[in-house]
Amino acid sequence: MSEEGRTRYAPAAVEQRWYQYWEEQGLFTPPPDGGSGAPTFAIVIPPPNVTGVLHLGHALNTTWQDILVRWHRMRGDATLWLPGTDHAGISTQQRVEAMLRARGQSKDDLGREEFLREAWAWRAQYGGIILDQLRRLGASVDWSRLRFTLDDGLSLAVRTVFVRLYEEGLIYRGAYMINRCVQCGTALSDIEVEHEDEDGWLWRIRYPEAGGGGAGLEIATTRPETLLGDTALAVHPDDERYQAWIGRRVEVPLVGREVPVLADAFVDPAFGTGVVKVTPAHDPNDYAMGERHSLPRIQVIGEDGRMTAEAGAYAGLPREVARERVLSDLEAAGLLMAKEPLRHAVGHCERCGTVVEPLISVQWFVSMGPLAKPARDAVADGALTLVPDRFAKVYVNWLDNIHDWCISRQLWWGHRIPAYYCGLCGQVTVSVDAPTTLSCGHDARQAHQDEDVLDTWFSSALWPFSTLGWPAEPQGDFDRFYPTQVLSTGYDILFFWVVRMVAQGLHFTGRVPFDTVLLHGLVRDDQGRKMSKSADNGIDPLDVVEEYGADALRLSLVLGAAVGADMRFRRERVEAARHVANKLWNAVRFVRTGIAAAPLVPADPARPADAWILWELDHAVRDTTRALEHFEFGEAARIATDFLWDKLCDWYIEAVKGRLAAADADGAAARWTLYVVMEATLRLLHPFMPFVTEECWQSLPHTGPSIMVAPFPTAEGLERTRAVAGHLAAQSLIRTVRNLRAELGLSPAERAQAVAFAAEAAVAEAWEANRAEIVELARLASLSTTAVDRPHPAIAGVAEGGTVYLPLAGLVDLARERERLEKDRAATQVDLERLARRLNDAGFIAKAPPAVVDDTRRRLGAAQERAARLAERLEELS
RNA sequence: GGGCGAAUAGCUCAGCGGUAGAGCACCUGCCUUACAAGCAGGGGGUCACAGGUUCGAUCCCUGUUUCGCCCA
Repeated sequence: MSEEGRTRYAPAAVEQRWYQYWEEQGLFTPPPDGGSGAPTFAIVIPPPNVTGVLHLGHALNTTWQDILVRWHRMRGDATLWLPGTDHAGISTQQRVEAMLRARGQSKDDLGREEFLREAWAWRAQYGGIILDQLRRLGASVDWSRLRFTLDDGLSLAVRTVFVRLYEEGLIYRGAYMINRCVQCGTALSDIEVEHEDEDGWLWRIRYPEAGGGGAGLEIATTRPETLLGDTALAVHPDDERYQAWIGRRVEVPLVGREVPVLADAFVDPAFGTGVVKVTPAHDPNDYAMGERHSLPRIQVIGEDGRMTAEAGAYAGLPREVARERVLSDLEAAGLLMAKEPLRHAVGHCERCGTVVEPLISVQWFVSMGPLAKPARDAVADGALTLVPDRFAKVYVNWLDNIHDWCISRQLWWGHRIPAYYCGLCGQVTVSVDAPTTLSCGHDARQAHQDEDVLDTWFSSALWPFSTLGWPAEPQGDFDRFYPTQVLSTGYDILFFWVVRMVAQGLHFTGRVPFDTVLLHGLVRDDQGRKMSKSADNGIDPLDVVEEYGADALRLSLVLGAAVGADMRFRRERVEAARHVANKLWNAVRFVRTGIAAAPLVPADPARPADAWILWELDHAVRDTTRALEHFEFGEAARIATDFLWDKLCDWYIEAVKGRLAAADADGAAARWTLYVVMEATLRLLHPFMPFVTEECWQSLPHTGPSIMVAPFPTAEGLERTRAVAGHLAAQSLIRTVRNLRAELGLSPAERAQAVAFAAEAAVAEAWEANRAEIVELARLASLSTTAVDRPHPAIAGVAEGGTVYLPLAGLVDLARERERLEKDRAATQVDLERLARRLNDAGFIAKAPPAVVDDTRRRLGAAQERAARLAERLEELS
């Protein structure tokens, strides 16, 4: 079968072809700034990890952005959607290390320089996979502006920001409590630690009183191995049980060190025994307590997760083994008093899942307080809008409780920290480029650069302006497109990314980097579970694209996702969305042949049906646009696709069929109206379903290179004219007849002779004006609107504005009809009573808006009219 | 412990002051030549529970229950 004649839309055959065409035509690139005054619309893509592969979350987010971008482009805005990838420090480095391991090498064998060469080679080979996947979704990003966080320009931005923050005193280096992943071998920031409730144990351990007196104190802990580093015990100052102990000293078991018993309000008297051990070097809370009481810090666990020399006999043991050893030694010493199961939160490395080790380490930090304040206020003052707005509270609350940000990572892949240490005196010099002079005055050739790199999020935070040329080229894209309009991302990286972008954007450019942040939820599997490698329930979007087409995937995601809420992915939804593409394709197929019957020339609407479909289209355009303006993508898509299916296909195409071939003015009007509406519908749907709409649009008469740059339809605010109302009345009559036909079991071939009685002249006129459509769509042999006598025997139905009779001797089942009418009457009665009750309520008349009162009156009138005619017909039947 | 969200048809979900909706599933009849990935018709819901505000509540407020998420 030829492609033209196929009844099924085959996406695979068209998608890649059109994407290539769009790209070749340069349609993704905004026109050069010719001073046209066109507003700009810019979005920077949340850069996926170079190590990443596309998942459904990306697909959803990409679809949202593409809808916005295509919509704005069609509206004539100078539209830029800037793509790129993130170097993803830890995960890329691990990928490269794994590759080396497979070759029997390690990164230390290679050395830093050689390792980085390997990493760049890896990136060149695999780092573009996810970008190609974006193409498959139809993402209309400007590939000519593709960025990577390690590009020269972006790296310059990173160094510039680092140096300036350092000079402003907002970046500092020092030894503080940080989270260390012993598996990844690097420090992590607080938010890279995921706390999960786990089943563990609470051990009770006795600390003998120093000097051998009394029984000592019993403490409760979940981490017995850290007792080797204990430098105090603590109780709540008001805890009566332990008043006598405050200020006395106890002996740390196994190590024999004497430590004080402190009073500190942080201690929860209800937890365990009410006595806690204090290990300032290995617990954030204990660290804080140590600060308050000037306790020494003894590091017993090293950066590799093994016990240090300070751990004495346990030195060198992995921390897990040390725990077991400590417990058995305590047991042997008779100091392990009890153990009870306890569910408690344990911090894990977000990247690899290993239990993180809090320890004290010399790292670089960003002092967040001064940066956080403006970012917080931007949302509080409304300069930045979060959608949905409930996230504003989460955002503000997080910034109100901000902690300093540990930004150094013990990795090689990333932006190396632009800090240089003097080989002679150790003093640090921070500099954008390798320093020629050192702050200490020693010879610059003596300097060596800090070995660490920056947290990947440090560079991501600059993304909206570093990608646009800041700081080297302030006059180009940066000047034209910054600040951007929208940022769309998942709520799961609100803190990691969005907050930091706002803070850095405000600090370095003085403006919020985007006006609106759209936050989408997680795409879960069909049972509501998170998709993950371990559960093996991940769905590859590309598999879905292959099977159903990119448009179907996009539409299903858009229809299924409310802003900020998680959604479940279900294949049936994709299938339903594919049906929409197919419906569209077939409708266009029909239009194409229909308008080919005679020359296509502009013509005014001739029949009520023409006026009606133009009116419906106008509404659909208005409502779709309004929904898009409010970022209600699902609602927008629903309105547009419902128009296509329920109005254009189910009614208008059916109504217009008989007129298309005619050579007269009516035929011309039919062809023109059908074409105009179909073509506008394609443009209306294009942001949602770019491929099928392009394929269809190109097959119809059109001007311009692509639907991508054809104007988005605009609503004209058409009036509900008499012709429109008349066609709606005709539709009601058609539905009523169809009802009767279904009840009688008439086949489409069996045409009935209908006799309709209008309640008023206007309705009869409307029916007459729509006679041809009524006869065809209700499959009648004839229609009389002027009869005086009611036919008998006949079956009757009540439509809006009148009653219709089908005189079908032999088929009429009076009992059944009576039953139906009685049911209808009962329902109408309920309606009627409710409306009457409302109108009899003085409060309603006085307080409800007049339009609502009027509408209620109108509905009551209609219900009364209907009830009267039902009664009339029931009377006839009795 | 603090905060947030969800609860609507058999299933998955929209709607969110003024006539309860969709898709899928189900029932009936149709290959009516754009589309059977379709057409026409139909059944199915005390909108979690209890109060309150309002002329009017699925929608707003309060509380309860269940489920989920974030933070500590």
